Amino acid sequence: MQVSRTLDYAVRSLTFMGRRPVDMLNMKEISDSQHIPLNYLAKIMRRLVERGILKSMVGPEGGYILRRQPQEISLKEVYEAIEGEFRIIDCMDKDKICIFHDQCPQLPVWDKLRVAMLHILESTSIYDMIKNTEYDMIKNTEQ
Amino acid sequence: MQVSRTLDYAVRSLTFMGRRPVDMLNMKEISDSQHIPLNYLAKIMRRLVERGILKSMVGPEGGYILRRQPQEISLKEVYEAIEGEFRIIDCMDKDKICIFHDQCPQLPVWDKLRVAMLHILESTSIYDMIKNTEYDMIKNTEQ
DNA sequence: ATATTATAGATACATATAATCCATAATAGG
DNA sequence: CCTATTATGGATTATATGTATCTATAATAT
Repeated sequence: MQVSRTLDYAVRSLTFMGRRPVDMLNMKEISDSQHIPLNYLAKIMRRLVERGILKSMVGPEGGYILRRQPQEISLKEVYEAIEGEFRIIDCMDKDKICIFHDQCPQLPVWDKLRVAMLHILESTSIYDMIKNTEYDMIKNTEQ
Repeated sequence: MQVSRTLDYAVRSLTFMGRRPVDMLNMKEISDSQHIPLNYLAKIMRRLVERGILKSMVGPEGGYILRRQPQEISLKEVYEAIEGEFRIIDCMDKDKICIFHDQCPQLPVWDKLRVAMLHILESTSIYDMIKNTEYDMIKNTEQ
């Protein structure tokens, strides 16, 4: 029931990029400023590109840029790009026939929780995360 | 962001017990009927006893019984008995000083999510899970 | 006294997550 | 056309976490 480090990396990268929405930023810049292992970031970026959240350019002067405005990128999309479909429980007996059949006492509760969470993820954008926090560019790119 | 199998086991056990709130049930019965490995269940039960959710009796005719009515046991308590304090994100740089200081763009969002989830977990009881589902005792104990 | 039950902690195993590494493809600039 | 730079793709390794098992001990009803 925890946000994975990978998702945190993805969100870090996107909020960073969302503050400079017109610049093409390369992996090294993102990796250094956001403290994300370069090679690992590479895998994360690929998924964000595949999902249409980022556009990439190969070669010198290449890098990544947001495909859409920060307001138009929801946290749900980012979650799904990284983790796949948003679920909070897999039926434990998925291979066999579940002992609870269609009378599982838990599922309605977990589903209610899932829907509430989904609602928040859908209604939160990258912009919502950056609008209230400043960012000292120097501090995070120097070292 | 998933419900663990261990939490599922705990909830299974408690809903099972909540349907027979006056009977002392031993681990074997719970393990068999709910399809939970016996030795693993033992560890789960201990945590529920420590947290005051269950009462235990050692010896022949011993077993476990709910300490409180199913209405009085919230899902939040069960969660915390199994997983510890309810959090959805640990600051990734917990040992070092986080690069985001007190200007983390993510935390307010994750906290909003946490609070919404907590509200549901607190307001859902074991009784809420059993009240709408029947249970065919035969089907689940014969196997 | 004995059989039955929970308790306790150690250990092992499995799976998922995170990180690394290397080879390849694309492209801007000289 | 050549070279340096950048992303892509996949394989591999490492680490952490979650799940399960095992063995010994303590309590207690009969």
